[in-house]
Amino acid sequence: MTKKAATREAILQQALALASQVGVSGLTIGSLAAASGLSKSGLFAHFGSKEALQLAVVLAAQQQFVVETVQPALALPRGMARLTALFDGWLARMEQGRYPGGCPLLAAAYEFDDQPGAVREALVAGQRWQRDTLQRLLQQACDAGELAADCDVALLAFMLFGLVQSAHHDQQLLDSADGVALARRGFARLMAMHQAG
Amino acid sequence: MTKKAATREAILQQALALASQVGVSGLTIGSLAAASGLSKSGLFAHFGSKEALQLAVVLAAQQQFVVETVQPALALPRGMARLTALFDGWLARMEQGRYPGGCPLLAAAYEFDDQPGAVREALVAGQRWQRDTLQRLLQQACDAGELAADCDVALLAFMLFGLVQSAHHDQQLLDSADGVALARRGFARLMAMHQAG
DNA sequence: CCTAAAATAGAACGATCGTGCTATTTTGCA
DNA sequence: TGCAAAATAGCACGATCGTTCTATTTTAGG
Repeated sequence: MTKKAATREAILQQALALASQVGVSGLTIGSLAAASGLSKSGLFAHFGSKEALQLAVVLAAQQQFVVETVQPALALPRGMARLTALFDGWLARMEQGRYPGGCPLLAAAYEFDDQPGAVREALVAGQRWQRDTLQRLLQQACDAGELAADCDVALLAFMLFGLVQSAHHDQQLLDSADGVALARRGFARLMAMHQAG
Repeated sequence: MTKKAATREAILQQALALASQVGVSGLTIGSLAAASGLSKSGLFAHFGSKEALQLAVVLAAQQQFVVETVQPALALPRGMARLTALFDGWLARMEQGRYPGGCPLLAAAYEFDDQPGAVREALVAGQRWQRDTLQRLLQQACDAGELAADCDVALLAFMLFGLVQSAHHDQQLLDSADGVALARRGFARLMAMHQAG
């Protein structure tokens, strides 16, 4: 009973590494089986269909992001401390190459934006939650008096997400480590621009 | 002699529409042949290999972007007029759904960032050129006295590209037309923030 | 330790992939 | 208008895709 869950977990870790390089839709039962040391059918039995595997991979990536980046930030007090921790953690995760081929979720957003189904729905739900979280943390910083009370938290969340995407793009495609540094400067500038008082 | 070029062009148009939905690496000789009304081998003969086809698709997308968006902006005088035209045209192109499934080049950047080869190199070159162009237009606005002389044009170009990516993400994955509007507000705010004087 | 059940392997399926090869059609020029 | 040349179709190939089936191994509980 516990064996199945352990194997499944090991498969998903391999799948995340693989998907970060070839994409979630580029995942193949055969290649994933080889990477996991299982037979095709042995691996397949764990998921039942390719779509179920893709969904499991997406959910695993989302959970990892929440556990490794969001939850540590939530441990800090509300306001700029928490917001900064989330944004810095996000960039740090990218900077240290958490996945060999870039964020599987950002890539999957491009792969599945035109493919209706459970995978797309999971990505949409995850993105909405992520954006809402970002916006909520910004609002808390406003409420704490650390950001201007009238600042546009929806726009700021939108722009911060843009900084992350731009950093990811620079790092993965242009092989430029400057992307993360630019994102940090952008964050600092946006925050300074909306400082309270 | 002219037939070959015409057919090739028609194929590439079909390929761009298809690639915007399934990605450049999701393109298939068979499906593209069916969409173009050609046989597999008939289509194949135009390119010689799948990689050559992918490369041709990327180059065609880049050329379209330059012709349809960059060149019209370059027709305007240097400074904010030209910069605004470029950014607005970029967003307008996205808003009106220039490609049915989103920008093939943004998607391709995620697909090929870990796949060495000619396609990736073309994408890198195109992105560098695009970023340099954006930065040059920003610098011209500074030189014209319309933006602060000391403003960080590299950071601004980085952030503007982030706005575009965020808008694309919101529109394609979240089906939210607000993304483009947010990007416009972000642009206005960034420009106001760096106004000269 | 033995055994029922769970987990995995092996083989095979139809389909589709990219890519050659050879025919057949279509084109543009004498 | 006829003919070489160009463009396209048809077919076949090995490989790999997702998936199903049955056999074999491994596990956990009595």
